[in-house]
Amino acid sequence: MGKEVNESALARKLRHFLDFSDDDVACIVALEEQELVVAPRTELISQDAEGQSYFVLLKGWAACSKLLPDGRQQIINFAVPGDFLGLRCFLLPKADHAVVTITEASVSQFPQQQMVDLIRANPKFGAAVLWALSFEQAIVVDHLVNIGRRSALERTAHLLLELEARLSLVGLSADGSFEVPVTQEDLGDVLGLTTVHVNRVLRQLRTRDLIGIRQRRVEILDRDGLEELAQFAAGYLEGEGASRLGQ
Amino acid sequence: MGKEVNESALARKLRHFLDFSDDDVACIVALEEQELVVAPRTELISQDAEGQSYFVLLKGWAACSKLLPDGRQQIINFAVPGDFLGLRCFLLPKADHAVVTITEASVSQFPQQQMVDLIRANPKFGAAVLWALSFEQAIVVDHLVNIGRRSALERTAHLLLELEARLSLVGLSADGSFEVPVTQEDLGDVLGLTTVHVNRVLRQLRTRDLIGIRQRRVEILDRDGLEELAQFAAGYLEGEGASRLGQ
DNA sequence: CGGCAAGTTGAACCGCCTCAATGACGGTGG
DNA sequence: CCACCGTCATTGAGGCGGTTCAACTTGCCG
Repeated sequence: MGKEVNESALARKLRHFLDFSDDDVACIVALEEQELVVAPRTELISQDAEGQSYFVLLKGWAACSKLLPDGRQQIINFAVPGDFLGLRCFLLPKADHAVVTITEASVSQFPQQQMVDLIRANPKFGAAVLWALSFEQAIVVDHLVNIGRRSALERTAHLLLELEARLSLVGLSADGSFEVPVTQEDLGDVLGLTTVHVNRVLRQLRTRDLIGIRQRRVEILDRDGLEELAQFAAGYLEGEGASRLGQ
Repeated sequence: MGKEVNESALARKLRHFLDFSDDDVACIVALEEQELVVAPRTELISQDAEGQSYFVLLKGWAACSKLLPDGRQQIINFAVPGDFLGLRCFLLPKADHAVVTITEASVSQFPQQQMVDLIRANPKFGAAVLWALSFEQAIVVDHLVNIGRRSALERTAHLLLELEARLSLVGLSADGSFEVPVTQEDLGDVLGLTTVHVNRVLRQLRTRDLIGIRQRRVEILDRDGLEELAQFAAGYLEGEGASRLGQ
């Protein structure tokens, strides 16, 4: 195949879990045709919006978040290259969350109908979309456990390991070193912590020589130590799930 | 139609959101054929199990939970009559969470293939399944926001309102009065709180005359007050989402 | 060099947890 | 019928993790 180098992040991710032919990859290429560069902090999908858009995130990071009436906000999940945006609300009458870019980002917008058509034409692509949905949901559930039952330190360690794993899938992490281009406030919003406390927790992880941070690049120095601290066990990373669906 | 009285909870729920013919309902009846009564605290689906089962919950309550290696546990979601069990892991290689009955319960088990066949034969039923999946996910996301950004009091109020809304859909709540057959420990596990604190919070809600509790029956006394406290806004309850899928 | 966003640090406070004891209830066996 | 459990609910006292408020520093960009 020999196009791994410049292959889209989404295709790269799916290949880890599904047996994908060139035909199947063509579906993805079709979705990614409309490349569009957007500024940081651009709202791609608005909470409570009715006619929604769908995107593939090609470059940069975004946040799926929910805003409370009084201004508090919880980030549900960071989106990284290769993730769909808005797909979670495919069937809901309106988006239950917002999607905002964090960095400058490159996205491809596509109409709902296009995805429906592609799925109809190629069932294996349908399975891939369903798989992506399940994968994302598994991550959200992990966040729920994280916030509900782990201390700030464990929680933060867990998030870093999760991000490293996800970025690895799309070739954005090498040797445990990867960019995390978000502010500490963003980290607080995803971890259910204050900015101030995120700062202290990160320092503690550094002091323990578990990670290194320089300019928003994180380096995992002691993976075993970190995984033990976080009780990290991401079952969703194990492969070949959707192949069961057949045809 | 005239069979509303004894109609299955699942069919009843779906009718709120989708236009359902008798043919469509037949799919549901087919899934619910194998009624089976199980004792309280029966593990229906085990965490990390590979060959999973799928169920419809007909009567009683269950909990979807994730256990950490050190014994801490987080309940992702309560399942009530009309909910699918195990569907979330349809495409994952193994279940990422366990499902355990809370009360004595009546369930119907069905093989994965049966659902695949039904979806193939009746696309509208497929849309219904997808909708149910999205609905459940919206609830999980709500829990995430709840635990991440709301105080114990707000969180508990929010959960009670959510449960009332869900039970209403299947006719298990009348005038804001409904059974919540779970222990305070269960409530703690879903809310990310200790049993002790759940107790104090419930007492406070009672003291404020927002709710009444007698023998695991909850009564909403001041819905406006409760909704304001919880900043309750459940967009997923608004209807007619999946009809968009067409055919 | 000036200005703003983000990171860092300290001190005081409070929400929730921990530990521990007691009370209420239903079931069971003598 | 009552003594004896086990489970769940309730309450108190004390401690800790994370918040809050407020300053100060660092880095970046014009």
